[in-house]
Amino acid sequence: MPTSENDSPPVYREIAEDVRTAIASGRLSDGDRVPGENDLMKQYGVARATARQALSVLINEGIVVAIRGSGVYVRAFRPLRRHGPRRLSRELWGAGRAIWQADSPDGSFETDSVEVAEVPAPAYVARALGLADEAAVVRRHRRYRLEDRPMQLATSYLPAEFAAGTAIAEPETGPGGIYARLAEQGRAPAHFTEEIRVRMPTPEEAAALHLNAGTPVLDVLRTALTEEHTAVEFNEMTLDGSAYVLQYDFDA
Amino acid sequence: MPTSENDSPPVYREIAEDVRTAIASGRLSDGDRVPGENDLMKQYGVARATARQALSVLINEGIVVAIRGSGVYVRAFRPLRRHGPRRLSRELWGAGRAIWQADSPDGSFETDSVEVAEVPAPAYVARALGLADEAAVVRRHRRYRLEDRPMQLATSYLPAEFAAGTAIAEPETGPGGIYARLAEQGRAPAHFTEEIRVRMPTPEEAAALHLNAGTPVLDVLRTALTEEHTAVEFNEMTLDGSAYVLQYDFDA
DNA sequence: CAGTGGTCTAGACCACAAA
DNA sequence: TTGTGGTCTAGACCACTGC
Repeated sequence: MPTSENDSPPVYREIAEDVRTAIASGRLSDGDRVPGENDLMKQYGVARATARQALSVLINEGIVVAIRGSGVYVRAFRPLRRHGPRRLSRELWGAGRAIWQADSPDGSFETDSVEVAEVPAPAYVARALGLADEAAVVRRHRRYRLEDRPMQLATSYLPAEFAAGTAIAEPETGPGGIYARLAEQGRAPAHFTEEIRVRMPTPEEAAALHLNAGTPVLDVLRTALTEEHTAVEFNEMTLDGSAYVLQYDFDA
Repeated sequence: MPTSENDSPPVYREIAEDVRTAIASGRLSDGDRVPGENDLMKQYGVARATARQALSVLINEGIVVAIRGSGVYVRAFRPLRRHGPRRLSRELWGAGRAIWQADSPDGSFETDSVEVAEVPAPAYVARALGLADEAAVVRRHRRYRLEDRPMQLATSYLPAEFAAGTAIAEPETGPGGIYARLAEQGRAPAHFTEEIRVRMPTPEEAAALHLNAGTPVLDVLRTALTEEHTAVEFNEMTLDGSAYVLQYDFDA
């Protein structure tokens, strides 16, 4: 008698599934209000904690957002396209535009909270740049915003050997950005390698990027190399996963 | 008197933060047991629901996993490297190896639950392949495993016009896989474009990939084009975000 | 069998949003 | 002011792990 009544999913999952299919089927769409805690309690005859647990599933999946005092709403996904190879082409920074402007449809990216410092290289940075551990590097940290929405955090590391004391170590790097400055030194980046990981954000990142619960971030680690394959920059970027689509084109 | 005691974070967040820093500082490392519900209740003098809420934060961040009847443990991250351009080079499938073998350090990938069918193309597939809406396509779905761990789901679409009735529409496509078959037809893939998105998995994907809570997935949408820029395959892949690092190399 | 995490109830007080 | 979501307590029963 005892245990043959097994494997029926818990109530809160079934409630979540009902709401999820209502969204997937289009019965509820972007920005629509979904049944709140009180609605679910009445409709399913469950306690408040159970209704909340059902909603928390959907919130952690990133498909709805809760707004205190107002309700729970279907979340939209309207990403920006970040084109790998094209955006780093010489034409862009050769013409006096900073590379990140290639992301933006209308060039309205803004940069924010810039911090420049000379520091000893962390181990993974030293490895990427081919330097000795703790070798001096210039670190540039900044945040990018588009129409007041924070989109990306970025931290660049360049060997202090050639970056210290130049415009690269200034908050404002001048037309074309650091790549143009490198080119003037005869260290123009010619090859790039990007490494992409996914994870959930730390609380600090969630705050800095204004992320909703259930939004993963993309880590993009880029190493820029000269024609002679000397590493000249290591850039560690953290992107709002709900804001970006990455694109890479290549040949067989 | 009333409200000047504001903005202190809720208890459950502070507990979560304590555990998080214990992990970040290295006091707790991969696979270590972290304080469980009962431990936290005693240490912080909170109710069980509060201790659980603190743990649920960390679980949804993907940094710990809960094992029923046992405890809560620090989660490891040991990803596979998936190298974009290199893995699709002609050498690989020209030599009779399927491309996904490039992912695997020792070639021990296995394929699973293969489904082949001829279906009308969904709108986004038709667009990617340059076909009319609802045009007939061959759909190939499969799951990839490495040492019994499911790593990736993939669904390929090829125009039925040249794929139907060939080995491409069979579960076993022969040496070199579908790309070798395409090459024999004079439709060898020469250009690729990959589009990458991140999101939290659906419950079905979480089950199929054996994902822990708090693990995002990577969607990789690849279009393969011939030398003449005719689209011959559209491949929709869903990767376990905790299992992969993607790498792309390109030139300025 | 004792201990763990998983689910669920029935309350409580709070901060915030919208009417 | 009413209703919403956010936090928290104090219980309960269950399924599973590991000794």
